[in-house]
Amino acid sequence: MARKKEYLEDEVIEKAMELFWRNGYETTSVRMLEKEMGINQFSIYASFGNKKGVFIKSLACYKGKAKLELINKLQKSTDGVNAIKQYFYDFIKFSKESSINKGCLITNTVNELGEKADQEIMSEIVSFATNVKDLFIEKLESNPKKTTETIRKQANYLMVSLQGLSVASKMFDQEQLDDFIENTFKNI
Amino acid sequence: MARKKEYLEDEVIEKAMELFWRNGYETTSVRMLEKEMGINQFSIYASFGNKKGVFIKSLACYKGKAKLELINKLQKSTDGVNAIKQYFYDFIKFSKESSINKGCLITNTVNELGEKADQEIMSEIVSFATNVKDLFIEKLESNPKKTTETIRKQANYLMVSLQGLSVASKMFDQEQLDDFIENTFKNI
DNA sequence: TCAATAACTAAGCATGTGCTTAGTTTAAAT
DNA sequence: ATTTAAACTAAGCACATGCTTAGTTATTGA
Repeated sequence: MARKKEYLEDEVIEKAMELFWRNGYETTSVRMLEKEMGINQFSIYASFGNKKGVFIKSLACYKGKAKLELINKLQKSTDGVNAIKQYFYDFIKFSKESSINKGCLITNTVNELGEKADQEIMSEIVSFATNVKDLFIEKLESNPKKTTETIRKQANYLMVSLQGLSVASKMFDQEQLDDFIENTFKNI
Repeated sequence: MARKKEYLEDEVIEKAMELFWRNGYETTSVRMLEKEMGINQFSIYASFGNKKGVFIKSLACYKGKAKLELINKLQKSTDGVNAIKQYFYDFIKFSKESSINKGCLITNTVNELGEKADQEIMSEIVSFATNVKDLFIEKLESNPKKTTETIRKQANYLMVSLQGLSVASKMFDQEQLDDFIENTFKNI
């Protein structure tokens, strides 16, 4: 016995996510969200509670998009370590939007909020990072010669490398990024 | 025939720099700068023009501090590639402030402002990065077996790795960072 | 001694921030 | 057709933002 929403929450959150991805959390204002999402502030607060609520949903949306366009491919691959290397190259394409590189939303968020990030945001971040790392471990395990200890260390190494790629992609050119990726996988 | 300033610009800029380092550019307000620098807004604007002016001077101050506490040691060292590895470890200590890791101010800035960073800020950043990279090249050249091409690629690799370390130090523990550094220098 | 000049204080400006609320419109249940 | 409840509009709240300015204080050369 009531009116219907004139928007789909999933659709407007995707637009919010793109905005946060381009601008970061603090620099994205609710007025900007209003315009980008195409709905009034009232509707934003009715659907998502507050700005942080929009951001949390945006992180979930990012995870979904990354899974679809990036992570599923890694998961399916049977190419061992080469699959991870391909993931690095795919990530650069994934984070690029018409010549400008937005980096990884998760990495951007850690870098921006650091210790100040609240619990909800932090747990979204940690769960995402854990998923990726577990996949890296799975692919590394395809080489039976590697010990568990070696795999653990190499997975840590690759996770930090991936963060480096995210930041570096914002300021370095493709050649430098290629040099990085190639060298990264030289002794893995 | 006029009054003297009651503060030294270099001293108050160091405090501003610490604040920007901890909080980032956008999140640091002029009111916060006022308190931290211990001078009135009028004095801030009289000495540095605007908020961006304070930030530019802060970047220069950061470069000075990094040179003194970090880069000079690398420059002096005759230990070849090991000197660079030591630099990585030294950087973590340098960027740590009582258990929280602030990362590298330069990297933080690139990550926060990205393409939006204006010309003055960007040129400070590029000049800093170029200095460090040139030093890496110099140390890599101490091994006469390496070709110019190899050195170029390895320098690119190390620069991106260093950025990764900066971001990763904010969320990963010391063990993961150690794994990263050790693996990074395994194939150099 | 005193006029000149720069450094200070603190109040204030316009605009932006996250969020709320009074009032209206819409659609379904009766 | 009428009631009811949710979704909408748009105005507005209190406070934060970067920056300015009117008015005061201190230091200096004449």
